Amino acid sequence: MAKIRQPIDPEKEARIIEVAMHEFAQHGYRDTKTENIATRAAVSKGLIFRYFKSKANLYLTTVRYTFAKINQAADLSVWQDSTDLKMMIVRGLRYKIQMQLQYPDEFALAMQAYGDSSALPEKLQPQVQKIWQDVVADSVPLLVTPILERLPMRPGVDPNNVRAMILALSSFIGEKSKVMIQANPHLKVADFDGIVEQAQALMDIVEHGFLANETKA
Amino acid sequence: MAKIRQPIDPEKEARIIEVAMHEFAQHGYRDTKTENIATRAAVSKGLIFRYFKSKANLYLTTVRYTFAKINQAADLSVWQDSTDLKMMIVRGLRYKIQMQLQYPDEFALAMQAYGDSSALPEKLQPQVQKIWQDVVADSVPLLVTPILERLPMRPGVDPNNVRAMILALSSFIGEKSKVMIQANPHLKVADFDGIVEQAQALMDIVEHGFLANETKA
Amino acid sequence: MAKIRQPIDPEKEARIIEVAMHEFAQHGYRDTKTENIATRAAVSKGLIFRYFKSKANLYLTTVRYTFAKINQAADLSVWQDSTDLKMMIVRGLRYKIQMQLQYPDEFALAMQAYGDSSALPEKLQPQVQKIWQDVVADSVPLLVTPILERLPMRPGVDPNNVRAMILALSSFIGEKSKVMIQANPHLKVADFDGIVEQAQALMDIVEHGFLANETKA
Amino acid sequence: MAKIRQPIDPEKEARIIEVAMHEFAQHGYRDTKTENIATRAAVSKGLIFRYFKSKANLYLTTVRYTFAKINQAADLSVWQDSTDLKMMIVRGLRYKIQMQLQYPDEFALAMQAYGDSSALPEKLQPQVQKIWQDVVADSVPLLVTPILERLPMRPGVDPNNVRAMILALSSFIGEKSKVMIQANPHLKVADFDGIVEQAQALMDIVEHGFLANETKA
DNA sequence: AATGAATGAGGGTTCATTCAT
DNA sequence: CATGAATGAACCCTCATTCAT
Repeated sequence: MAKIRQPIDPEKEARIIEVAMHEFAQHGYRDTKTENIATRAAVSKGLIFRYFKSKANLYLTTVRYTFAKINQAADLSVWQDSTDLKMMIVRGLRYKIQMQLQYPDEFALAMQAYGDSSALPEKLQPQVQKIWQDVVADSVPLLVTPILERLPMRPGVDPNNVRAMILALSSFIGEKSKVMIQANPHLKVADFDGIVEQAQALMDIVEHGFLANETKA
Repeated sequence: MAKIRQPIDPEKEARIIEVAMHEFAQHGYRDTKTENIATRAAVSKGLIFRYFKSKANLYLTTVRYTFAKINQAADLSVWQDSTDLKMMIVRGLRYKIQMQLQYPDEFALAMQAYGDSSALPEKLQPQVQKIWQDVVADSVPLLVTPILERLPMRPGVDPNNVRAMILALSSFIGEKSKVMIQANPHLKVADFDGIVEQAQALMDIVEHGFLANETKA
Repeated sequence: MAKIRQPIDPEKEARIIEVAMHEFAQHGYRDTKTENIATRAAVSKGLIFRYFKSKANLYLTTVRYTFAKINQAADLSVWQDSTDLKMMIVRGLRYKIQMQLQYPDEFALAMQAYGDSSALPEKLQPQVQKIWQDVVADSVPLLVTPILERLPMRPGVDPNNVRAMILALSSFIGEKSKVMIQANPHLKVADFDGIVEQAQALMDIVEHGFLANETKA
Repeated sequence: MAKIRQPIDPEKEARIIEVAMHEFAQHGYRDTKTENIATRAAVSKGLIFRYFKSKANLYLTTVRYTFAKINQAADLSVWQDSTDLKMMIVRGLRYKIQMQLQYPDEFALAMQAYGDSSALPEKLQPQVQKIWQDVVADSVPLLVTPILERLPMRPGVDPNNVRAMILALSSFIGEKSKVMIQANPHLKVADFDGIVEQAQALMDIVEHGFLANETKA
């Protein structure tokens, strides 16, 4: 009847990570104090170090958790079955914005970890980079490719470049909405309609170009 | 011809700022120690405070200086007189990459100050934002517009969206090269030829679209 | 019988305050180093700031504590039940001297806080003043009045002035003994007999005047 | 035709001391910055150290100078020729108050140097004490004695104690007026009439006692 | 296992004093 | 001789980490 070893209370661990995510996202690594995390997670400071060994390691764990959470929460089917690119972009964008609104801290932390983040102590940077590479990889291409394959491609156009173009456009729009959310966290999805429309217009350009008088061979 | 009173030694001031730029760019605000700056600038710690009043203020000054330096070093004529967009993009990009290689710290600090910078103490953030707004403004649009006006625009295309497209593409490429430089600071401009070519291909898409079978007009 | 939560260890707190009192009394505010207090109180520097937030606040707390300690230690009954003024003065004085010998640091700090104390940083002065007003108030008058009321007063003499006279005399003697104690901290009460006698003689003058040939109406 | 060595410019020296007196009086030793003294004395910081060797020494010199200035300014004849004690006290007090108003900094510094002055760095204290002893000595007794000798003394009264009594009274009143001046530096001599009157009443008590029913033999 | 009081290295800042010009 | 820029020791305070209970 040996008592099962339970070195870690999963609920407390979860609380700590959730709080850490929030704190790191709001204040950055250096200005987040373990004391605060402990208090808000209703846990002792000592426990954080027992569970996570160090602040740096807590950060790493939190970032990993955050990426996982975003990935898991993302319901790719929402836009995966779009019939054309514009529809997909619109759906995907709207969905992403919705998620940014729903998980502002998660997104903020993810972006912070991605950004060159001289915000982080020297030692953490390479490790954070690694997480990115492992997790983010190439999710966008995977989603876009099936649709792209159904579309007739103008001769001489490399599909990879189309994907790159869409990626560029996507992060451009993402940046725009992030700024809006930072300025006013209480916006609704509808408030981003203008941005979505712009994205649509940009996609139109990507599809048909902006030049007139084209004589396509 | 009385000697002008210099409340501070310009050479030392310059040295401090240069070193500060490097340190801030490499380690971020919090992990940069005034002591280090002083040592590397061959100056006493006290002098930094005499000149700049506080670390925060040194940072602000350094960021301002960095923006000014970049702006001043930038020779816009290099690409301003391009006859078509693709040429302009290629020239502009190549030039930008060249500058990133030549001024890696300057660019790194500029990006850091621009990025959401939870790296910075709460209080500094709004001030840094202000510098951005004052300085960066809208340099790209200004350069692109004259060329765009010479090009025939497909009906229904908003020129603003074309500019946005170019901007998105530009920052996408910029990000890519930044990552390369961080990975290996000793690259030459030629090493980025692949990137430039890609940019060219992307511009081609923006100009003519990627879809085949277009029946324009 | 749950153990009461002590946010701080009372023993350490007491040790810190005791040491602080000594150090502040000996060296003044500015020349007292938190490091020293910590060492002598067998406590870490950090703990002082955890308990008292800042050096200034430690000073304020220490001064308050010191006043409280003196007040509490003072056994007013010793002289309160004197039958005549001279006896009261003698007893009171002797008692005060005894206390000065017993609590030299306490008295030194109290006087220092009372004195114009340009010794203190600008900001502390009003706060220290406030402590004085709250605590010291008018203890002497309260004690003297009952006795004075039992004594026949020469016509034309304002009892307030008699009290003032006694106060003046009292601080005069107090000053004298303070100087003696500073010069030699190891004196005994008996060593102050001369002073007490003088006080008695002075009181005699206050009672009967020093002029001869009086023709009192 | 050797040029006379003039190691010290007396005007600058005087300016420094005057300013130092003001600054030390206002802010105390530790909170007075040599930089400020230099600026206000329109002199370079280096000069202060050339002339006075160190801040501590400047303080000492300033205190000495201040005592000398007060002594010199004091016109003792004003009250020396009084015919009775009360008149002398009134005149002397009024004169002292007048001087306090005229030389507030001088008096403030003198009191500060006299007060226990844990305000001063360890090393300075004995030296300041010495200055006091040398200078202040026993000015009051010297002035009072001639008058006292003309007055009939009640048998059993020690003239020294009368002098002590007057001294006590004098410093009591002095303290009172110092507080008033600190509270409002712009008072006129007339504003102290109440105090002077009280002093007179107190002297009356010292002369005739406050007890009624005296049967002086 | 959990707590949170205690630690102390480390960093920003001040300011008396020095010294090259 | 005079200047004031430069120095750097010293000090207050923070906070990640440890450890006795």
